[in-house]
Amino acid sequence: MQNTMDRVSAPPTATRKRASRRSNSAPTIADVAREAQCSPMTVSRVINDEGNVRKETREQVHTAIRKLNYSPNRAARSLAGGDQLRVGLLFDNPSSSYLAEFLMGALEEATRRDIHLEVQSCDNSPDHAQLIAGLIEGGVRGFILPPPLCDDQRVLDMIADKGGIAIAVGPGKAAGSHGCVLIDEFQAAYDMTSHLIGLGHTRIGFIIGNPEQVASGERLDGFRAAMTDAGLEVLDPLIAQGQFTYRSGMVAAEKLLSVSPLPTAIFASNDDMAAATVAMAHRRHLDVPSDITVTGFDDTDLASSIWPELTTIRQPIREMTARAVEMIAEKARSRRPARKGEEEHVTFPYTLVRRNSDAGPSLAGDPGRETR
Amino acid sequence: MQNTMDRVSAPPTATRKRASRRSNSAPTIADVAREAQCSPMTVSRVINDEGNVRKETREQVHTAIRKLNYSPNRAARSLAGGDQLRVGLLFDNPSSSYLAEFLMGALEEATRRDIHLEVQSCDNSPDHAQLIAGLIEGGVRGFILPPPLCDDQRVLDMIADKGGIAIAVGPGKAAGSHGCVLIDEFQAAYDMTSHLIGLGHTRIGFIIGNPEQVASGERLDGFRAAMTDAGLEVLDPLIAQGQFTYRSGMVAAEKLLSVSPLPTAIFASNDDMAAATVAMAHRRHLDVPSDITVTGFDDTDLASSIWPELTTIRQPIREMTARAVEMIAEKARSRRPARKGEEEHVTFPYTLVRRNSDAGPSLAGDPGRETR
DNA sequence: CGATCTTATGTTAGCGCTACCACTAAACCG
DNA sequence: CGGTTTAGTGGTAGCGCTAACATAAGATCG
Repeated sequence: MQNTMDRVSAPPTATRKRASRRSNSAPTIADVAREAQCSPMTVSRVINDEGNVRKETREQVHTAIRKLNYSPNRAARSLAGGDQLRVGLLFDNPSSSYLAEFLMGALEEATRRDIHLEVQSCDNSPDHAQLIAGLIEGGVRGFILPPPLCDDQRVLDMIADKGGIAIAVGPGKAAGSHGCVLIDEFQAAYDMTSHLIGLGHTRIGFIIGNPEQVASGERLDGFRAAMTDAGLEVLDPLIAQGQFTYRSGMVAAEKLLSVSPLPTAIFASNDDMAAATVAMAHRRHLDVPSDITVTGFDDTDLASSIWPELTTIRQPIREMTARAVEMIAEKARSRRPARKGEEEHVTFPYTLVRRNSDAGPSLAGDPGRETR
Repeated sequence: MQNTMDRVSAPPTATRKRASRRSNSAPTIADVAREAQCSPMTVSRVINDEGNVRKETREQVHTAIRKLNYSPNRAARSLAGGDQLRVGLLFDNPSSSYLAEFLMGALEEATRRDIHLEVQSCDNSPDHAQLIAGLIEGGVRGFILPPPLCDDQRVLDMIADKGGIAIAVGPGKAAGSHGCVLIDEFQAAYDMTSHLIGLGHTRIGFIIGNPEQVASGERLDGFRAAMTDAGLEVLDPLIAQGQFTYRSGMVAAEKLLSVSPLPTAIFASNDDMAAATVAMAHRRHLDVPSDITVTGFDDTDLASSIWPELTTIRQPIREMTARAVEMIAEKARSRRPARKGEEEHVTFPYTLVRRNSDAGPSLAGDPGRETR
């Protein structure tokens, strides 16, 4: 590189103040510092919730932040903060509407925190080990696992072994060895069953979900417990095995609707199967809910796009996923390798969403209900 | 471990070279510059496809980039590049599964380009003008509008007036005054109708979508044109008005299934109404597709979660939205205010997805079909 | 009560990139 | 042929933030 220019001859340039490159001048950390009468560094510490800042100082800074309506510039943050955190989102069975919610939560939070999200399907690669190893090798530090992967202890262990951070979202039950975000599946099923019993039903059918997912068992147990606690008998012919798919729901519903006397209510372990049950009931000229009550689980799109709209259990999927991203971010930040057995388990609240597919076992419809 | 070492004995601090803050040293623009024997600035120019770089230089740089497997650091880019582009995503009627796809496309592309996406519902604020004005005031430069907002000429004009960039995604028809990304709704409906005619149907029912959306009219026209071109008569009683909702589909289907003789096929303007039609047919003990063919439009989740899965038209929603973001990014970069009448219109290809809800009018099912 | 440790804060030097100019050499112009 | 334009290229100074160190004041201690 030839440098013909004489360096010595060009002093004036150095002094000339350049026009700021920033047109819309959003407040910066320096503005906040000036306002709070401290150094930018202290502001940074407050923002990142580091220790060693006096309470008063901290409050001054917070006041200044609010006053200026300051929000930190993500680009600058991740540039200065060194490497960008990369998180893998592995999924196995793209049950699309669940996945969509799931992705939205993850993407939202990832965007907010400037985390790079790597979405990966492992549908057709049976060798999960290799895929995960490759990703970790390539710099991915954390993994978010939706069902059914979240129930796969092997996958979870493998990630931990290789030094990655795994968070299971929506597993049936919290396992001790890793972080997870879930709802109380058992209790939710218990509540739904109690709701049906409260409406006056006693002959209640149940459609089990895919037996490979832990949640299926939890939901079944919740159903059983509620029935037993109410002094009702759980009749074997009123329990049918499904697979969480619409089609399996039709088969299961067909079975339940052939029992005599008919159940007055059917609680399907997810919305797809509940929708199938509604369709099957209609085919048999049974009105829902006046002839038979049908309820679902998950509150996917489907639940509110069919008629009657399904009474179901809603999980705050988006919030749960966002939380999972947050957990990974926190763990990755504090590099400590997380002592065994103290992994965080976050339980989110679910909601029983009452729509139009349930009623008492009498033939009279129940008018005053929420249509959402 | 207490530090008994005398501080004074340390060498002059200023000279001590600090350890690099970067642990994993991905190649930077400087590395490329060294490799290509030019200045970082020139590399930057090549990356950003600016003019004024000799062909040979450009190629050297490209070679170096490939050799080092360099990819620019987005954070640094947007930090140095001044203001971050902000794009608003306005929606009015959150038909969730469409919206989910839509968001994924937008978020993906926005993440890639480090654009800040502001998602806003205008459901309950009838005063769009004020909302938009506020956003533009607040620094939002571009807007992406899904249906049905994309058909609202007032909204589009308003954005343009205030100096914003509006891109309509999926409007019924391209309007001259603004950029848009769409499919050929007319042709898609024409193709689907031709497909049905090709199967041997002649008495084909049609369910119109929400009359406020331009796409509804286009789809109807496509249907009509295909029928006419095939020498078939479009019978008034075989056309029913719907609203794009499941419930409206049931009403419309009920009407069409009361006509005698029955239509042998029903083409609903979207999947929700098609699903409702299937349900209604089942209720009347008509099998789909052996007794009656039903097809939809949009290929939402619903289409493949019910049974039989719907034959329908798929729009590449995600790609379309991503493209919209891209268009805004390009327009915002080249600050020229876009001469009237030369706005870009991008037409994406659609696909007729054949599943299990269609067959010939004969009673025999058609075996060899894609199940996806 | 000087030596050390702790706590609260400030200073400095970048992170990787691009805007803005400076500069050279060649082309162009009247 | 001096002056002006026009590629093509390089240097410099940040963008807004934080890691790493430096420093000042108290707390602790033998």
